[in-house]
Amino acid sequence: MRDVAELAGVSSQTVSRVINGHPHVADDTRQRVLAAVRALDYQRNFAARALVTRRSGTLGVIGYESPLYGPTSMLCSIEGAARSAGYFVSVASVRHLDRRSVLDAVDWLRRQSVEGIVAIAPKASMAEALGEVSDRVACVTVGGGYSETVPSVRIDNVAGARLATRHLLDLGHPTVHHVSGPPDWPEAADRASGWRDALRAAAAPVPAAVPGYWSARSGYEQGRRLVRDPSVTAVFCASDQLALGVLRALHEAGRRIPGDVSVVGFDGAPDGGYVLPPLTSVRQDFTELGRRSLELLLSRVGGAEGAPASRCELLVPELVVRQSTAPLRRVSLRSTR
Amino acid sequence: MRDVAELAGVSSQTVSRVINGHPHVADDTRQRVLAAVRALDYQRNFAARALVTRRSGTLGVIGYESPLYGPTSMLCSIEGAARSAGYFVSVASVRHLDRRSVLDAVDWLRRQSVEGIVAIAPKASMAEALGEVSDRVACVTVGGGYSETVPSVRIDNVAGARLATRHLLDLGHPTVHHVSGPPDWPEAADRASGWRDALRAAAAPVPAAVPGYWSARSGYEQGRRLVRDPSVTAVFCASDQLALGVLRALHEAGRRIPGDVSVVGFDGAPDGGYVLPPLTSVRQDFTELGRRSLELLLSRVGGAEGAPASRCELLVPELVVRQSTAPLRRVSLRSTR
DNA sequence: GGCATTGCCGAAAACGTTTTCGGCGTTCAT
DNA sequence: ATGAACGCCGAAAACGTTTTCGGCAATGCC
Repeated sequence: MRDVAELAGVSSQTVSRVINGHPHVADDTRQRVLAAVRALDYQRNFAARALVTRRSGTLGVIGYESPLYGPTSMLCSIEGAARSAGYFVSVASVRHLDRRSVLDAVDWLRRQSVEGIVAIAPKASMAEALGEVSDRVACVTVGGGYSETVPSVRIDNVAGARLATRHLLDLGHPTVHHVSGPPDWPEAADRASGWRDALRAAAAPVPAAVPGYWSARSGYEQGRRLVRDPSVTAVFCASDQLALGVLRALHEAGRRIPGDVSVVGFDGAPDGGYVLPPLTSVRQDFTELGRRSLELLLSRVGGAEGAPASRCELLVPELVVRQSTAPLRRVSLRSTR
Repeated sequence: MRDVAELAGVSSQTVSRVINGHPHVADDTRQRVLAAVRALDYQRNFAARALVTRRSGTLGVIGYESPLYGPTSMLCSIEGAARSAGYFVSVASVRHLDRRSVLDAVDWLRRQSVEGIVAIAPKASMAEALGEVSDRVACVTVGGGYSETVPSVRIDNVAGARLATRHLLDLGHPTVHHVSGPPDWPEAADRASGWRDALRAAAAPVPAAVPGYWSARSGYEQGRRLVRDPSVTAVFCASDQLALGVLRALHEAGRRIPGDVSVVGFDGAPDGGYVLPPLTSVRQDFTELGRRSLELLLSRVGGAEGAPASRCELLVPELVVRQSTAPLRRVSLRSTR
């Protein structure tokens, strides 16, 4: 900076002023400084600036090590939103989804003096861990676990599950089976309860939910249990991946989709449109989720202390109907086969 | 830090010494300092440290906005490796895959004074852009585009494509068709040339490659063109996604897989095992790629100036055979249907 | 017992910005 | 003509570390 000042024939504070766009600097000196900056390819020192302004201009994102569609999309949109707000983003991914890992990640990010953290933290225990440190650093969670103590933005999973279940009931299915996600994931629990709600509201029988993990493999395993019951004609899966596995199990058992049984997934990943058959699914707008979470975080870190202690945003998901669901074939037809 | 020093009854430089694990500090004073640190929840100031050491301890990674399996896995493993080497990682994702965007991202990261950059930069133009700035900041590219001027680590796409093609030829198929990726992606070009090589080596006819983009949608479109030709019995797709689309097109045209036509993909995403039918694919170890790229970057930023100006690591991919490929059915059999 | 060596620690000078303060000229109202 | 107000700019003090230097005791060696 001193070099720039020297070259432009001004003092270093004047350079600082033009860099930061302060007013009260004559136009020709500004031009001279700018020219010198370009000539020397000057970049202001990040550390020195952070030191004196006491702001790092950096936000942290906690993700987890699994190349899933949702988290990844959110990470990207968070980063995009952060950059256009002038913030850097630093990531810390956790390998295990537990309290300890979250605390470690928070600690790691704090060492870098991030000004706030958005956590893609799917399990309840993770959100709670975040609550423990939320007095030391601003946090929000996005698209997964949530707790009273930390603001979150996510989709309305209950509503989404209702949408899916209602869709199947409307197609004439007497009831809907559910391959759920792991129960300690709030998303999974909410989806299961939305499904249950919808069945009860329609006075349909409520079969036991088949507990799965999220993966296609697990869907396949649970699907093989489902096919033993010839009465199932409609299955709502807690994720697209699960649905993929279920689809395969059904197929191997000779069930036609959607002829014999209808399947709907959850997430609305774009590839869902190209599996066989294209999957009806509840789509969540991950990009919007990311954007919103960053907005929420900034509103808290922005110094607006008057902001409410804890806020929570719910986005409504949308059902995209594709070929994996169809009206129930009449029983008489099926038995003539 | 002064508070800690005061509480422990020592000077601040002694605190600095124990924090940084320097020798020559008495054991009981070390304990006192450590206790004080804990009592005050002291965290050393990142900016001040960076300022004086002239090292940010931060690495940048350039990714792109697409929730693909490969890039995401690499990002995770890069972060993990960086963290265990004591580096923070800051991300900048580019929306468009061109020179300009890369330069912008580099500039953005440089503003944060990253010590090095690993770029997940699939197109050739991006790698070249990186070459332009590689005198100002250490760069490596990983898993995609590459250029002479910047070190890279990637899999041997040519070998992978040969593997896939050979596999199909060995199954008795007279030739193998290819749905390629976009030609300005070096990965796609390499896979196409590996495929061509293998065909020539086997003296098999070389059909025209069908140019696609990477997506399932594009695979579907190209698949619909392929099905017009009844003579195709084996298709090598440049990605799993493409294969998904091709699978669907074949299925809709009434072709049985692998009975009538065998299909192999590229990438080896875990879900490939659960589509219908489970996809034979060339698997690349993205985790290893990420790890290696970070290692390479560190060897260059580590100050070992004696390191060669440009290095390039090639990992060998591996074929995982699943149910989407089978020996060619004899023509006589097929015509009796 | 003197002298060099070594272990432990504190004083002070960086590191490269931003910010506060004040000085100098010019303009404007009185 | 005079004082206030204002626009422009430089001097200097932070910001919180690390690092270099040096001081003081204790120890080892002759």
